[in-house]
Amino acid sequence: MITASVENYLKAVYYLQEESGDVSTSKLSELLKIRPASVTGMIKKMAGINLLVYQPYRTIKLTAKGRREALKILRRHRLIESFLVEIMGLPWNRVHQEAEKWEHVVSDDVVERMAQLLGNPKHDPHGAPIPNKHGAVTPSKNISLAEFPVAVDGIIAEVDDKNAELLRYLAQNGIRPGVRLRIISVEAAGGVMTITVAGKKRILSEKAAHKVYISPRVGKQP
Amino acid sequence: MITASVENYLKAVYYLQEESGDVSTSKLSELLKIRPASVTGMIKKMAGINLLVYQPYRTIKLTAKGRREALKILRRHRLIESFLVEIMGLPWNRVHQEAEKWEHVVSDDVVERMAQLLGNPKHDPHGAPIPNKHGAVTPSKNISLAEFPVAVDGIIAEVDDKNAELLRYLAQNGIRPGVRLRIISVEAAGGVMTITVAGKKRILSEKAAHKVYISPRVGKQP
DNA sequence: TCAAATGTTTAGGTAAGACTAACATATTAA
DNA sequence: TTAATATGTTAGTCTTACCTAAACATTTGA
Ligand SMILES: [Mn+2]
Ligand SMILES: [Mn+2]
Ligand SMILES: [Mn+2]
Ligand SMILES: [Mn+2]
Repeated sequence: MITASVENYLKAVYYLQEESGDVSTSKLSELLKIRPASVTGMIKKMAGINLLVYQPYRTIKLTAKGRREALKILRRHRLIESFLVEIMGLPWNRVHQEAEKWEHVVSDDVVERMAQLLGNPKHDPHGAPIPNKHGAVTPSKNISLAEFPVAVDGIIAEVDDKNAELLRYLAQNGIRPGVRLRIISVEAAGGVMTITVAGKKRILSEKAAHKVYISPRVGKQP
Repeated sequence: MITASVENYLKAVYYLQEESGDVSTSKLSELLKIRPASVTGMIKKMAGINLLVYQPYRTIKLTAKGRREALKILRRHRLIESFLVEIMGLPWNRVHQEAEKWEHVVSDDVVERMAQLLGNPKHDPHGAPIPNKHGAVTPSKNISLAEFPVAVDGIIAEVDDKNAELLRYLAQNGIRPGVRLRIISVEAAGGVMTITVAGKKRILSEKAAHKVYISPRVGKQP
């Protein structure tokens, strides 16, 4: 059976697969904060119900079914976040935790009703792409702000949604998807950078910069 | 801890307490479709966390805390149903099952946000009263249509929401809270009654009549 | 080639809740 | 006032769905 726990593993496997290509027990263990031995157990269970293929000591890979299920949950999660922000008016730093719970209980057709009410959005409130009904996504090839060149205009594409505190801070400073941004200077020693966002100067930590992603299309308009 | 299961027991205890005054193991067992021995076990657990008081072989009664929690879940459930109908446009025969799942995961403040969006409704889509934020409810003293006198006008106050099939049927025949109704005749032998709803003649089974409730204020306006 | 890193197996634990069968108490009807 | 019936509890198990530490196995890469 696909329990809430299995759904969370699916999301994690999918995430790592996108991120780095190969998915390992230790990476899953670290991401999910679950001991490697437990991860192996769950992986075997999931292989048993055809969600992934796996050979001991070797790779972990989602099957077609597993990928479909993973994208389904991702779709739910992101649509729910969008719904909570757009329809219910919740702040964007509150919705990730709430969606983390809702995604395991909302019925398929209610999720689709949300999509309809929202006009089938392509991105969630943090800029992450929402897979379509058939499980197709355009994986975002964004560049982390921490790796972005200095003195080049960029458009914020996405921000990490896991840390509510950081999100609150980013919102306060106008750092959100769609906004133009430029790095003025990087003080590597101090671990901070100076940027301009919508014309205003801001200081951002190295750590925060890792959670902000810039669209790959180099925005060179004035 | 108040698990989903405990929440469901709380609702059941509250329901029986309202219904008939005394709550027993066997009644809970029947209502929840759980064996008496299991019910006793859960009751003891719930007594242990102060949700109810209980003496072996004697009565089961909610404590103040238990009543508060029960009303809180009832509020959630009914607000969620209202939300699903009013804001999301789901049919009223679909929302009970969905709310049964949501009620265990939606955060307090998101529920209150729903209430706000709905304008703090007093009744859910099936006519059941919604407890207020502080746990106050006006228990409805409605009369089952099965016990309602013949040839007297009545206003439908509430319909049972558990049976999706029946709800669909009732909706199709215009039988919903707020509508005026009158029993024309009762064919007790056949187990059916003839009624008029919004001017139209309808046949209703005895069984269905038990699930429809009429407002106690005798409506005698033309 | 062999130590370190990584992954798996084994054996066991927990939490939450359900069940049957045997027993205990209460209720009711003689 | 009994005794049969109904109702409720206890004891002992079971299930599901995880998770864990420790010991063992395999891979990897210096
Ligand atoms: Mn999220
Ligand atoms: Mn989740
Ligand atoms: Mn309901
Ligand atoms: Mn429920």
